[in-house]
Amino acid sequence: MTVPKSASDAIRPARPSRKDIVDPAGDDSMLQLGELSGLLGYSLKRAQLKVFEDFLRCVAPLQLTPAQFSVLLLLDKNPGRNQTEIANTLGILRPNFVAMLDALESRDLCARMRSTNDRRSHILVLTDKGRAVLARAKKLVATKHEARLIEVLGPSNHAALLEMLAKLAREY
Amino acid sequence: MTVPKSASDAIRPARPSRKDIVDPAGDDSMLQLGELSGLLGYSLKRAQLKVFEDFLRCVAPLQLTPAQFSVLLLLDKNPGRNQTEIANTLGILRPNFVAMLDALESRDLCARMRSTNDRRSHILVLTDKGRAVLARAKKLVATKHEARLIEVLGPSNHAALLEMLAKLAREY
DNA sequence: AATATTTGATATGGTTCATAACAATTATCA
DNA sequence: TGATAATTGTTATGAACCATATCAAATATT
Repeated sequence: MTVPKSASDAIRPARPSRKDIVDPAGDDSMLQLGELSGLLGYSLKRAQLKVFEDFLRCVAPLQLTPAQFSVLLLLDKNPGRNQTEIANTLGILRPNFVAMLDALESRDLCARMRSTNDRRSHILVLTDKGRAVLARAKKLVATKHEARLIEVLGPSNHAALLEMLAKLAREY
Repeated sequence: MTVPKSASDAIRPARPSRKDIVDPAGDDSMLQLGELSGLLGYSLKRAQLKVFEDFLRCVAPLQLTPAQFSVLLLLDKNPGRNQTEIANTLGILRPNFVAMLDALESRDLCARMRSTNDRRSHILVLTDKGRAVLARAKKLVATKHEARLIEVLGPSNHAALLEMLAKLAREY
């Protein structure tokens, strides 16, 4: 299940430094994962970290985190909504959403507008700059990030994976 | 870590309060996810949170987090290893692993023993109690947690999902 | 009108994650 | 051999994330 011993071991010049008789990657020294590799939660977490890492790399020129990108996407798709609505659908608690919005607003990517109907709530809107950054981010994500994932998994597997994850997130 | 909402909600009688004409889940008011649902990272994170949530529920009698469970599993499968080795294979930074071990050791689930070869390192061992707790945890995870996942996804899908996640975690 | 609820916000504490630094020990190598 | 470098566990520390209680203003409910 681990990395198969490549044939490069055969040609490797004898340089026994430590106990590195076998050490394929920069990992540690070949521990047995055991039942850990069959634990869905474990694999999910590891995969998620890798995917987020790649996302950050791909979208680094725009300085957007996955969470920020998801906010911009949602604002674009759902105009006229307030903070509570956006935060809720993203699973972000309202108190924690305040600082997130402050950051986006300070970069002039979105703005809070007092609603005329309900003067408690803030209607969230993308600024022109916000729309421009989102467009560029979408392109980066599609061509660099998702493209890579699809290439690694294969298109049909990628779709199946999405379907299963959605089902997991849906049914408890 | 608080008490999860009990299943008493299940018997909740129809109490239409607001504009809940249509609202499948306890969500918000039907926002459009848009391209968000096609973002693998987003779905991964949401699914991972749900799965961990369920793990905590299932193994609650033993008061074990997913991370703690993974440490016990690894200690059982790999005797004679030190802190650095265990931490590395789990992707935990050594400084952060110290407190984790303190917690497990204070509960008498594992112990640090000074190595005779290298008096810097601590050889980690499961205690008898640790082995007993691990055995019970394994049973709970298998019969409650994973069983549920397999039931939701179907056995072959579950296997395919694991395979894809492992591949993702492997190839950058 | 009196009371309750909602909205955005602040304060706060917990948990996770990452980095620098340190003492003790061991490895390297000039 | 002895000087220097590297490793191990540890502490300290700060950033980022997550959760709860509470508040004033505004609105809804009765």
